[in-house]
Order: sequence, then C-alpha cells, then structure tokens
Amino acid sequence: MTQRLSGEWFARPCIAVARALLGCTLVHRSADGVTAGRIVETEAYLGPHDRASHSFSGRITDRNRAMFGPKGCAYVYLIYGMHWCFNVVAGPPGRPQAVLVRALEPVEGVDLMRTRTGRAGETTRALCRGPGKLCAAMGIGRGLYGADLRGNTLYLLPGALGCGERIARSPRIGIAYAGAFAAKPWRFFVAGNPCVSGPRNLNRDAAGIRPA
DNA sequence: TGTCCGATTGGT
DNA sequence: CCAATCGGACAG
Repeated sequence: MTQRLSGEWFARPCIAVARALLGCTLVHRSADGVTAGRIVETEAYLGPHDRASHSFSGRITDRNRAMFGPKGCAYVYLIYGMHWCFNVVAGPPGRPQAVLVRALEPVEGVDLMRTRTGRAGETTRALCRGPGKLCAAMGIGRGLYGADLRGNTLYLLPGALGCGERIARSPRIGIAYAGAFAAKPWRFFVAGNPCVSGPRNLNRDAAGIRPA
C-alpha cells in the first residue's frame, strides 16, 4: 500500500504545509469510483489573528470546529450557498489553521469528474481549476466534514515538483475585505501550470506574483 | 428571530 | 458586471 502523509507531517507551520502540499496527490475512493488529482495551488489560512481565516477571533462555531481539531483532517465548508471548499487542517499543535486546496491536476477518474460536474465538454485541465470546481469533481461535500485524511476514503499521497517546476506565491484570492491580511502572500502554486485557477504566470507583477 | 454577506462560478 | 442560493455569524 502506498504511504500516506502522516500526522506529524501536518504539525508544522501552516505556510510550510501549504508549500509542501504542492505536488502531493489527493485521492477520493467513493462508492461512485476513484478520483485523484495532483495539488497545484493552495492557500494558507492562519489562526485567530488572520482576518481572512474562518478561525479569526478564536471563536469555535459549528462551521469552523474542524479547524480546532486534529491536524491532517478535512475542513469542508459551503460558500455562496452552492460550492463546497476543501481544506487540510494543519499548523502547530493547538492552533486553528488550515490550507485551502484551490486546484488539482486530474490524475485518475476524469470521466467520473465530468459526470459529477455535469460538464461533458470540459477540458481536463479545467475540471479541478478552482476550489469549488475541484470539490464537485472529486465528490467532496458535507459528508467528508472532519474526515481523517489518513484513512482510506479521502487521503493524500506524498509527491514532489518536477525538476522544471517552480513554486510561485501571491496574495490570496477573494479576501479583499481582510484589511492588512489581504496583501499577505500566502497563496502558493506551480508557476505556469495550466490547472491553476486565477493568475498563474511569473512575469505578471500586476497580480503580486513572485517566485517563492 | 432578522439581516447581511461570503476563501465561487458561469453567464451577460 | 451580476445573479445564484443558503447557512453561518452576529446584532438585537
């Protein structure tokens, strides 16, 4: 059996986890079949001081409870009443931090992804491009809230970047309301990868992208 | 209990 | 640029 990422692996600063997840593979073994994708874009959401984080202020609610739980579990939430977003709970012990997985490079179960999303004509590279789209394609929803990613249903396999691949970073997407934290460069992605959502190319400083 | 609004997406 | 769509968060 292939080795999953361990509990210790997640117990380090959230930003380090966000970077290290790039190149790892997310697998979902569901009743409908297996889907998998290589992670190419992430964002780090820190603890109570990070205005953009759902753990901002440190208050535990029904929604953010998973962020306060064990590292290496899934924090799943519904956004805009229609799209699910998937996070990996990470960070130092006791800190409510998580990494949003924003895009995958489809690896397995592409046909099932097309079926789930209802987009028969979608290009493979666009199937998991965006946090809501990847959850739809991977079949991730409320049922996987708090799921232990070291189990056999939804889990992560170690991976690395290819020799030609470079990590780039930029401010996080869609959090303009977060004051000073809106500018923090806590979005990480594989530079130039066509499966990345939003701005993905170096040489385009308008989006605040820089090598990492 | 009432109101406001979002870590998005796709169509105009 | 805007609507979809609904539950979380918070004020009262």
